[in-house]
Amino acid sequence: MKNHLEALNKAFESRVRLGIMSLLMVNAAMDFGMLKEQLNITDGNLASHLNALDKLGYILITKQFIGKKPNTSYAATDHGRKAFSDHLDALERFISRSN
Amino acid sequence: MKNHLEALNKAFESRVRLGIMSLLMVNAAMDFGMLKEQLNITDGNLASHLNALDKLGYILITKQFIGKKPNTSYAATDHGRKAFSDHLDALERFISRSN
DNA sequence: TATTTAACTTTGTAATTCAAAGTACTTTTT
DNA sequence: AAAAAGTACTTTGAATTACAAAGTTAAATA
Repeated sequence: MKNHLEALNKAFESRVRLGIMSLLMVNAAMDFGMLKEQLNITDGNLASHLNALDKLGYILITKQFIGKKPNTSYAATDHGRKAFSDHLDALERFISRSN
Repeated sequence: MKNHLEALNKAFESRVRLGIMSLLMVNAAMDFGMLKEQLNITDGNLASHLNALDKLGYILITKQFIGKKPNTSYAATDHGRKAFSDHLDALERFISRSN
């Protein structure tokens, strides 16, 4: 495919992963429950998208206990921030050529 | 899913359909061969994406003969232009909140 | 002891994407 | 006239992706 369309990152073609990453760009960290609430998807679905981002090295997963409750929190890695920001740049370039 | 992420059009989550529509926004019409060359995909694949866009009423298909050769050309409908432009607007809004 | 909560994992299904092969119709070449 | 080639598909089949629902684990609470 010609154009600058190739610069788009396949990982962010999914609405859910786009949503997760944009939340993690703005918030230093978010836990499973917060993400689930914001994205309004099932926990299994959320877990699998988080797993996909983790495999790409885009997020860092931290498991801990807060008080007596288990808590897993997610943060964007530098690598993930770079990838996401590159993707947004590619989208911007794409948009500006398209109108 | 919260945010303005819902405003993204599912039809344009595919790189190929994004490419087709952006070509048809810029060029009043393109034929099968031109699209195939620009997008660099197999003809079956192209045909099926064109079919998807047609089913949504986003493109207009015109079959004719040019000289002795069959020629099918594709153009964006008003409805398609609106949908695509709305999608780009949603992307722009999304981007501006994300950095 | 039974139930609840958090965060998964597993299972199974449906949808999506794609390449490759096949088809229909016509034209060009042999 | 028969064979080959070109255009634009359609069909087939395989691989990938996405998702919901149910099951799992471990600790906490009733």
